[in-house]
Amino acid sequence: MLTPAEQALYERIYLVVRQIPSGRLASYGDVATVVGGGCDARTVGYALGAIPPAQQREIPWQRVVNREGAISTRGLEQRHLLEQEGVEFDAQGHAPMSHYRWEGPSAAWAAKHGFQTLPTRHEGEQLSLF
DNA sequence: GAATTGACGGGGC
DNA sequence: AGCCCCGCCAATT
Repeated sequence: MLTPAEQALYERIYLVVRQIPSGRLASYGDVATVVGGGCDARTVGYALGAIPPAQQREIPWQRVVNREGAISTRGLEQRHLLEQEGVEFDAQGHAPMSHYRWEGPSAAWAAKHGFQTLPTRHEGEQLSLF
C-alpha cells in the first residue's frame, strides 16, 4: 500500500509527463526539476517504470529519455513510438536534444498546479561557473 | 537499519 | 568524443 505522499509524488510525475507535447523530448532530470520537492531523475525513471498498465496508454512515457537524447532500456519499443511522432534518431541512436528538448510547462500552468518551470537555457550556450 | 540497485545527472579530466 | 567519480531519491533485500 502506497502512502498518500508516495501516491501524490507519482501522480505529479505522471501529470508533468502528460504535458510533454508530441514530437518533443524531455530528460528525466528535466521532469524531476519541474516536479520539484525532492524529486530527482532516478525517481522519475522509477515512477515511469511503475506506471499501471491501465494508464500506460494515456501517459506519453516514451517522450522521456536520458540527457543525451538516447534510450537506455526498452529501446526498440520506445524508439518506434517516438519515430511515429516524427522524432528522428541518428546512426548512433540518439536524437539531438538541442532540437527536441521540451522547454517545460508554461509559467501559468506551473503556477496553477504548483510546479516549477525549467531554467531558461539557450541552445549552444554553455553554463559557465566563471 | 545497512547495503544494493535502478527507465539518471553533472562536474572534472 | 570518452572515462571516472560522486550525488540524488525510492524500493528492495
